[in-house]
Amino acid sequence: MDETRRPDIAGQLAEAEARCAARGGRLTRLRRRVFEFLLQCGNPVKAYDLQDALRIPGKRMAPTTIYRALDFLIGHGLAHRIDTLNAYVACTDRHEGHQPVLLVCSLCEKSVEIADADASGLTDAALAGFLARTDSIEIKGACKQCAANAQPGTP
Amino acid sequence: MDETRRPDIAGQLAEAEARCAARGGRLTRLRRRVFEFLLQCGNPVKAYDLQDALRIPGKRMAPTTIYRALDFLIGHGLAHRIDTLNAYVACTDRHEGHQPVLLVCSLCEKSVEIADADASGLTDAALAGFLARTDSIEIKGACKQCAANAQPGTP
DNA sequence: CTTGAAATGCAATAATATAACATATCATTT
DNA sequence: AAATGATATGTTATATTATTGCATTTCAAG
Repeated sequence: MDETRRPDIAGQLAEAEARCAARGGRLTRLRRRVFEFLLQCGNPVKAYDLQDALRIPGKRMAPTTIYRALDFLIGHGLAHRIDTLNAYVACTDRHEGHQPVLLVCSLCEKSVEIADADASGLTDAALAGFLARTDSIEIKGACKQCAANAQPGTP
Repeated sequence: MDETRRPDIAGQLAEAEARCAARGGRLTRLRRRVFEFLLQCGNPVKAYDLQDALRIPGKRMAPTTIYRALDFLIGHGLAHRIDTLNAYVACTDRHEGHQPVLLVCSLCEKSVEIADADASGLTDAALAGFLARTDSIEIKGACKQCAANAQPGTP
């Protein structure tokens, strides 16, 4: 897989910090930990997996806690909820004025975010009167690898 | 709202019957009742609402029953699952070779299916190597009415 | 009419998410 | 530094959505 992508977690964190400050939001310790985990993971993560991962070993952590942190991150454009997977992923783009588009592989349950430039045309045509603005568009399918693996003759 | 659309439930049922027969599937009484309800309703319906609606008053009906019927309908191209809403809707198109596209209003929780012609271009660009084939694409947003109602000056 | 496959009934439970209320944290003003 | 008020978090309970496993029924084919 592609560890070459997402090279700069520290940078992303700093940018997030700045972004929150600018918008009057507080990137608290918990929220920061959730965001950092999503960044490190790179792939969509389930809420209850986040809970397991971030809980201090002995203590319990209520689902609410995680969901609230996720709501904050999503609200500030730092993460997406992927309805197709009931999962959450760090946002890798600042979608200035465009609706985010996610390619979601139903086989390996990974996702890729399309850059704005590539997605133009997607939100324009066919939408007559429908205001596609908030949230993301999810395109379900099979990613390159999974499509290849599923093919009869391709290793 | 638009009662003018979806005029021919009997016709759709007959077509579904034929379609299932041709594919070696059995459109049983239960499945037919579920499909018919989805058709009559026209809008996305929750699984547990289907359960309530289709249950014989005194008796109980297990969720499994509904989910299995829905799986069948989806498998035979007669319905879609809308991940955004955790809901199910009758399919109004026969997507010959194209991936269905649904506009989902997050405000009123209704959906509209885009005809294939209108959706072309949607699945082509930007997908390099990603095989968008099964399932539907969901574009979340606000429908005309809701967008208008949300606007300050528009009644 | 038997038989085997498919469908349904039924009970339990898993996975995902929210509500309501108490407590803690933190920036700001005194 | 203490008081205050807003924001965030903890805690408990519960709602919503979905699946699993096994028993029974239905139904078309032989």
